[in-house]
Amino acid sequence: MPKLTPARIADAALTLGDRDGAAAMSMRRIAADLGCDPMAIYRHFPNREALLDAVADLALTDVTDPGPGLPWDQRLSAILGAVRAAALRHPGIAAHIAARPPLGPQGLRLAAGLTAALTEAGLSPSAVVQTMQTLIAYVAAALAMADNAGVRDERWHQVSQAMSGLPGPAVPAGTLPVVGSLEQFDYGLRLLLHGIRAEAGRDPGRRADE
Amino acid sequence: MPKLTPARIADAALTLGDRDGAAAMSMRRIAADLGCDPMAIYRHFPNREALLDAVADLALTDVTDPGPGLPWDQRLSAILGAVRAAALRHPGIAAHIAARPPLGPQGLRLAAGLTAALTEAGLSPSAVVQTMQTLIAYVAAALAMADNAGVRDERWHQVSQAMSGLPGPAVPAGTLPVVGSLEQFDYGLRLLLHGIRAEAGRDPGRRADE
DNA sequence: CCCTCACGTCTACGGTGTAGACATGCGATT
DNA sequence: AATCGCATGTCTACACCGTAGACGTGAGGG
Repeated sequence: MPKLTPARIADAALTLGDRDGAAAMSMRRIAADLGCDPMAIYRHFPNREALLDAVADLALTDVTDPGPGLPWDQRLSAILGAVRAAALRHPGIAAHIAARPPLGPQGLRLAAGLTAALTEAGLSPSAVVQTMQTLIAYVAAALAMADNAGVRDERWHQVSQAMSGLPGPAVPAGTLPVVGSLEQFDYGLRLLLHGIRAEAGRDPGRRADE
Repeated sequence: MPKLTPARIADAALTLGDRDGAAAMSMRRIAADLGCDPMAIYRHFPNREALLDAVADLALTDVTDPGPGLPWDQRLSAILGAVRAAALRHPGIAAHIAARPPLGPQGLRLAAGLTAALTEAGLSPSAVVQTMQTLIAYVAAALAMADNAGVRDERWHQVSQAMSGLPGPAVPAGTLPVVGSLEQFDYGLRLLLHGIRAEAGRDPGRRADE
């Protein structure tokens, strides 16, 4: 039995979450999977919340930032799309991953990439911060909806149906976009990119550089 | 002691959540506040989740839809802003409110208003659905960040600071936008509105005025 | 050699959601 | 009017949860 270590614990928790859902990531079950006492985990994490932070960061490991070679908007889409994909590779805990501030090493790495892209877009520093929070919020929310799509998809369709019943022009049945789908995600992202371009255009910091 | 009723239960739960936070909305404590047995609640709601749905809908009661008198974008901003305000009137459970599909009567009412506004904007029916999901996701995420602002604000500032340390152009300290602030919310909403206008422009349903 | 200290274990406390059996009262039917 | 059925509330019990605090135990440094 190899030594107990934060990395090994987070790994076990992530695996367990993948297999049995977010609720299964309890200290007791993680410990059982590790073959150790539940309280042993507290020697490596101050509390459960900290462990879950580590799990979220772990899930972002294989998200690659294409780097400054691409135009800013493509880089931005690439990062956010990859985050979404990485999160969805762990269905059942995707929302949990995206909901936390990206404070781990992986999160900070990606946040830095986003910052660079937005700066290149011509946003002022404070606009960069605001925009990034908006983008992260969007991804988090999109994943939250995708997460429990299985459970809640029909509930959303209920909403769509209820609404399309009310005003008049009915949505052609069957063409409803799936709730957590990639189209849905890309569509919202496109809206935001439009907004960012418009916002960047009103500032002196045009894209004259490089 | 008046009869136990779904409305009374949801009301008690909301009050309790306001006072002691989302975690306090446990069946036992709600029952204690109501002066009844915890299991009595299950005569009116199939499970805790259903009760929380009702609580979320209850919190949306006093959100008013300005109606079709206004231009679509103003109406849209009004509704979403009012939802945000209503949710923030219950700090500590704002995220919980926004995270659920708007399936209750209040939620459906507001969703219908959004549908009408987006339709008036000139979006195709399926684009309306996609856009609405995006908007709801955005509001939910913004509220999730505002919700635990007290607890997590400095953590987000950590992120901002860490990032502004990395690339070069530092954000002037102190001018960081507060995480869950109204400016932050309006900024993201403006981005989305830009995107919606652009999306509507590519369709035949053009707008008349500006 | 002993002492310290990091690490793992154990027990226990107070909380959680909810299944299932039981009591009670009211409204409708016979 | 007597009866039945059903809705409502109560009680007990189960299987969990996070984690505080005391306890062992082994390795490394003085």
